[in-house]
Amino acid sequence: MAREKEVTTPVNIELCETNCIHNEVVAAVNPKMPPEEKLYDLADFFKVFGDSTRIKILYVLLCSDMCVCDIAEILGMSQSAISHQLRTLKQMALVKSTRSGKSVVYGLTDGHIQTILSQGLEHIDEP
Amino acid sequence: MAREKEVTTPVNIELCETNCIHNEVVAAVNPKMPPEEKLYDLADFFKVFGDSTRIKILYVLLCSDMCVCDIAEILGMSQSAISHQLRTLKQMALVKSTRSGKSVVYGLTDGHIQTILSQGLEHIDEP
DNA sequence: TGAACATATGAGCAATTGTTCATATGTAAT
DNA sequence: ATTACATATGAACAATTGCTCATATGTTCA
Repeated sequence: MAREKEVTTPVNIELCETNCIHNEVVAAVNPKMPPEEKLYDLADFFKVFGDSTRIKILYVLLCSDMCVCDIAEILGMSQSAISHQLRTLKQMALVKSTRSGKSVVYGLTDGHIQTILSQGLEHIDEP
Repeated sequence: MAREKEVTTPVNIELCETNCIHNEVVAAVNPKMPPEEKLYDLADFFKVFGDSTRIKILYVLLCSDMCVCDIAEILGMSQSAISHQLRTLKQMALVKSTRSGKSVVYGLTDGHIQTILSQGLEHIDEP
């Protein structure tokens, strides 16, 4: 249903923005926010961790560097699916790859990954 | 096109799985993997960080607890959109809320959040 | 009690995403 | 060169998701 029509003071349309905004709070936060673009990058980074297949791949690589079809075998998934996800992980610089004959061996790039995974686990293990 | 038909040894169909799988590696990793369900939970947890609106909300709340319409004002988004996302954040126990008169004040639940955000920033700030 | 405000929520839609399928690229051995 | 193997990739499709719109719920004040 449409909003009921105003019965009191139909004037001063520009001042009608009466809501609960606390200007001090708003003003204090704005300068502290990281630049817009960085927040987008951050979301894109975490987006990579937001899929169970990719999480599994990261955990597998935490044990040992490995070729694509080993990962596919361990996770019981198709080579193609794993390859697609490895591409995503590589674009976000979470894994690196080196060719070894016919195979391509993938590994984690650095220690941040373990730290971030651990922090996540700590959180979900709480009551 | 369909796979060419075998010209050599058309017997032993069960042994045709010739690929590059390294059984020692596969066997070594399997017992080290966290339980399937935990990996799903972990992905769901990070999924929450994988959206820029939610990332922004978390950063805003890092400065100060705040009511819904303050957040909406700061981020220049609708009250409804923010409310929907706060619901998601609350379900994942990242924010908590308390009523204060007509308003509902939201705040972060714990310090993990800042740690995780910082780890993420560290990673994307690398060369 | 009723009006105004602050927040929550369900339905619907457009955009994004993860997988499969088919096939291309790259490497090694015959 | 040809064959077989290991990986990469584009298209297509189903599933998920974030927003908007409309409206419901909950609170305060007159």
